Amino acid sequence: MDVNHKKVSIIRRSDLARLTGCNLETIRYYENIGVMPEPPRTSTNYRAYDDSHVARLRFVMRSRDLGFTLEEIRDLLGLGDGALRTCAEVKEKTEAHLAEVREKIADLRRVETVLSATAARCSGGEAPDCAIIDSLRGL
Amino acid sequence: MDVNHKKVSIIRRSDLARLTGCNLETIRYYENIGVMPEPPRTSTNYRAYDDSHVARLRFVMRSRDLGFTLEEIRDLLGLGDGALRTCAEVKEKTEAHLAEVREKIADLRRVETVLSATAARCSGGEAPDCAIIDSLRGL
DNA sequence: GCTAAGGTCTGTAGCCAATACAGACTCAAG
DNA sequence: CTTGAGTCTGTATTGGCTACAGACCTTAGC
Repeated sequence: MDVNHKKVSIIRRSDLARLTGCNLETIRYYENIGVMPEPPRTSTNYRAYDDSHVARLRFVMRSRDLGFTLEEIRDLLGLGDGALRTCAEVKEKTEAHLAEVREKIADLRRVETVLSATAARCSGGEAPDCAIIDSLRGL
Repeated sequence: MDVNHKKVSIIRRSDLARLTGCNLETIRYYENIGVMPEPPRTSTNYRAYDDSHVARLRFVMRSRDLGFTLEEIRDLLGLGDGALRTCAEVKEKTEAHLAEVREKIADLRRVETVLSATAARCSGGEAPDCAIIDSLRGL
């Protein structure tokens, strides 16, 4: 068996980007801030990733999609000062985040209401006078 | 009539902050980027605002609350390259922004669904094993 | 073997929308 | 006349990236 047969299929940075949909430069950024681990290097200093990096980056991206900050993601991963060690801690964090998301939705719904009411009041004419501008002015 | 009687009640930066609820430093920032005009100065170089600045800053803050970017606010104010000159242009901009807000709400609702389903699946026990972490991993 | 085009490496700068801070100046009360 | 508060300026920091320059490395074709 060729011990080195895996070496021919090393995952390079561009591969990792392609496999995860993550931007190339963002990967390096995540390594710098400790959200992704520093991968081993080839003899010529190229990053050499493996499947674990693919999984980890997918975890990070999924969490980002759900609106977790990178700080929170570090905690979810059990890294850093605020590392979440038990399931209960993770659940608490998730529920707190869920509450924030719900607040943001409520905020945006208020915004939606104001914006649509404002737009409806507008004549849409060619004149510079505008009901929208007036309502932003608080008139 | 005392021509100068208004000079004794000049609006200073801290007053403007108090009157609008805007952060003190943010006012200077808005002046730097051209969203607020440079006010006249006293003989000792203090900014001297008047009612027009209060109204303008309220306009800016209200627009920010509604999620417009500072770039867009410059346009709403009729400043800069993309100045909106007619009511129709303002209406178009507002409706485009409204569409973005609605998309953001839809995104967050999806996030809410995933998060609450995920949290519900979690035992909340003291063990490090966690259904939330597993689902973020994509298992 | 050589060359040209592409990939990768590093550090650094820029983006938005603020916020914070240091060090110099000024103002108002006692 | 001192003391504390307010103001002035420029600059640094935040978060989450993205972009770029200039040096290296790799690969395909000749």
